[in-house]
Amino acid sequence: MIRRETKQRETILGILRSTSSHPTTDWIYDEVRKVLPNISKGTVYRNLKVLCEMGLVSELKLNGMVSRYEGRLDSHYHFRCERCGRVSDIDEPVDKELDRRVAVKTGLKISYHQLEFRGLCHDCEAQAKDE
Amino acid sequence: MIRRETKQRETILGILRSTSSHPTTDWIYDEVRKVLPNISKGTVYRNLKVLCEMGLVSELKLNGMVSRYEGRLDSHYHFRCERCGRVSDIDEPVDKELDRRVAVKTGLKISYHQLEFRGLCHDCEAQAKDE
DNA sequence: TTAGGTGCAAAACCTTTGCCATCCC
DNA sequence: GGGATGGCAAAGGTTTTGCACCTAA
Repeated sequence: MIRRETKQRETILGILRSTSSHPTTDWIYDEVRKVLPNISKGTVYRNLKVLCEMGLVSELKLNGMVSRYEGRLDSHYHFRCERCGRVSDIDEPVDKELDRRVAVKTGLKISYHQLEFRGLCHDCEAQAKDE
Repeated sequence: MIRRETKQRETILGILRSTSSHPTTDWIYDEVRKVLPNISKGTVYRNLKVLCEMGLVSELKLNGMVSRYEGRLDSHYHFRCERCGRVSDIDEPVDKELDRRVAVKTGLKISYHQLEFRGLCHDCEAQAKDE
């Protein structure tokens, strides 16, 4: 299937590339509407799916509530605040050797691993102290 | 709030402790009904939530779609087949040192990390070859 | 006795889909 | 022109919730 360039798709991609947050579909929808007020939610969902297939954005699938997306493509780890749910990138080298080791040990075909740290972000920790 | 012991809650906990699979709510519901045919799905959801709060079971969330639960409580890694969605435990020591290192580097309060390997399970790999 | 728990059904949520008009190549 | 895409709304699937009735402690 040949993919077309539409302003809806371009806008969504642009938004994802311009933020380092890891937005939910809802947040993306609100942002796109500032530029294209008539866009529908279905279109946002469809395009996020397509952009994932095209390998232009990635979806965070580890243990969250709703899906979150990001424009960054290289493999890296995340941190999720258990209180506010915010997600941020962690600058720590990805241990590819771990995949190989576990693949050998288990005989499973492992293509990658996803890792998420859990705890309290700076804001929430400060807030927790006040209570 | 004082938690009571009800046969519904006991049964659900028993089922989770007796399996090493990582069942979905639906599967659990089907199993409980073999013992308590009149149990409702709402009760299963409510009790899984309560058991999580009590720290007796833990929840593995898949992408906002279906939750999976397990009775095992010690920290460990998982493998998820990208084709059939099955989840299994991985017998590899959890790197607690990683949490400390990243906490120091980032200043974040990290309590633990979750790690999931992705790839193809034995069955699905065999099937993939046939196609 | 009484606060917590259950069943039932409706509501709430997130996501997908069918249909037809529209737009890109 | 013709297939890909968009907008709209309805449907789908999972989870939560309100309410009246139970039941463990």
